Amino acid sequence: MAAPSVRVTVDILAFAVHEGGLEILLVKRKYDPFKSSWALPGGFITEKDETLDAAAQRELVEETNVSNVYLEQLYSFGDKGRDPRGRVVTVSYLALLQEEELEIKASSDASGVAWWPVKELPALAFDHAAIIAYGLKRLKYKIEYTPAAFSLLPTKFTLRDLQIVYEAILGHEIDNRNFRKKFLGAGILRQLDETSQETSFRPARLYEFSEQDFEKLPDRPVFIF
Amino acid sequence: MAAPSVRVTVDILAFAVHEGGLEILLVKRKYDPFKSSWALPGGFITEKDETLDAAAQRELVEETNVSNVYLEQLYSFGDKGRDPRGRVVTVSYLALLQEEELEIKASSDASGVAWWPVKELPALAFDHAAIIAYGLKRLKYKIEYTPAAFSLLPTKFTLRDLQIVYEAILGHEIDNRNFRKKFLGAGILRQLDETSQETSFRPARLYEFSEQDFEKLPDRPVFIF
DNA sequence: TAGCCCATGCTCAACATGACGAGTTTGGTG
DNA sequence: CACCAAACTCGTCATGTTGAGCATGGGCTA
Repeated sequence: MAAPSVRVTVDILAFAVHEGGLEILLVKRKYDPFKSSWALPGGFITEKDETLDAAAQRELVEETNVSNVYLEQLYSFGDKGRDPRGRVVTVSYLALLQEEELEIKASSDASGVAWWPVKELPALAFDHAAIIAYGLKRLKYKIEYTPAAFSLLPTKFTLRDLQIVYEAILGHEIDNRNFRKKFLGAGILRQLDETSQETSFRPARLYEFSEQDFEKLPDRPVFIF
Repeated sequence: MAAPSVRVTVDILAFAVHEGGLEILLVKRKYDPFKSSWALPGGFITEKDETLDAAAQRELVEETNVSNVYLEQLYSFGDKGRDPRGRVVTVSYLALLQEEELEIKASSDASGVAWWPVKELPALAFDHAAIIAYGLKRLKYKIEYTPAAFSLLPTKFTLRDLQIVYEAILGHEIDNRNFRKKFLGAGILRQLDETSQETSFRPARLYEFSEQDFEKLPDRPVFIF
C-alpha cells in the first residue's frame, strides 16, 4: 500500500479589529523558503500534538502568548506545488483575538511579527494569500450566523463597539437603530450598570455577551445587516 | 526544523437518496487494520494527485466509476490515536450522487461496497462514525442554504422528488403547498413540457434546475422548511 | 447656553413565513 | 363510469422581520 511521505502543517488566521479596521497577524520568515517574506503563523505538527486543534493552539501561543481563544478549523490546502520543499498539506485555522489584550512576539523561526490591515497586505509566502481570502469569506459568514463577533471584543463592550466589528468585517455601514434593535431583541446581551469611558459625547452603556442565553434560544438568530 | 512523518488520506462521504431515505456508500475493508469492518471509501494521497480534490476524485472513481459529480472538502481529522498505524490525517470530502445512475464496484483493497441507510449504519472502522455524523450536519445545512439538493437528483425531476430529498435529509415532513410555493417562487426551476412516468394517479410535471438563473439572483434564497 | 454628536427609544408600512382549508385536475383502476 | 390518489391551484390569516422616519436623552465643548 503506497503511503507517500507528506508533511502536515497548521496555519493560523488570527484576526482582530483595530481602530475600525480588520487586521490579521503575520510573521516575517527567518529561513528559506520565502525567507524575509511575510506569512501566516504556523508550523509542522509534532509528535506531541494530540490533535490538529492542539497543534494550532500551540502555534498560536508561540506568537501571541494567549490561550483560551476562539479557534476553529477552516480548510485544508494541499496542492502539489504550494511548498517548494515537497508535498506539504496545511490545515488552516481561524482565530479571533482582541489586539489590545495581548502582546505579540516573534517565535524562534520568525524575524518579526505584526498586525496587518487586511486591506493592505504585503506580498505573502506560499499560497497564503489564497488562504487568507478564503478565511475572510468564512469570517463574514461566521459573524452573520454565529456569535463569533464577541470573540473579537473584550468582555464588556458597547453596542457601538459591536457594530464597528460588524462594519469592519462586512465592509459596509449599518443602520445604527436597526443594529441595536436586532441585538437587543436577540436576548443574548446582558446590560450592565456601567458606561464606557468619558468621550466628548454621551457615554454608551456596556453589555456582556451571555453564552448561556444564546444556547437556550430555540432557534439560532441571524445577524445579517 | 522538526517535520515528523505523517500520512494523509482522503475519505469520501458519498450520499444518495434512495426510496425516501438517505444512504451513504461504505466499503468493507479487505486488510488490517479493521479488516472486515465497514469504512468510508478513501485512501492515501499519492504522488500523482495534483491536489487534495484530485485525490478525492480519484478515490471516488475507484468505487463508483463516476466523475463530474458534486464533491466538496468538508473537514480534516487528525487525532493522534485515530489510526493504529501511526499518525494519519484524513481530509474528508462530501459527494452527492444519484444511486440509480451508477454502478458501484469494490476497489482492489476492499472486499465489498454497498449503500447503507444512514439510520442503520454498521459498526465502522477508525473514527468514521464521527466523520459521518459531522458530514450529516453539514449536509443538512448545505441543502438549506445552497442548491446542493439538485446534485442528488437526475437532470429532470418532479417537485415531489425534490421534496423527498429534503425530507430524507432533514428528517421531517414538509408541507407540500409551502414547499412548492417556495421553490416555484425562487425562480431557479425551469418547467418542462414533460411529465413523469405513468403512475396510478396523475403524472407530475418535470422540472430542471437552472444554474444560470440561480447565479443571477440578487440574494441567495434559503430553503428552510 | 447653544450646538454638536452620538445613544437610545418608538413607530409604522411593506414584506416574508408558516400553518392550514378548500377545491380542481388528471391519470389509472375496479 | 364512479372512485381513488396524488398533482396542482388558490387563498386566508396570524406572526414576525425589515428598513426607515421621527423624537428625545445625555454628555461634552465653545
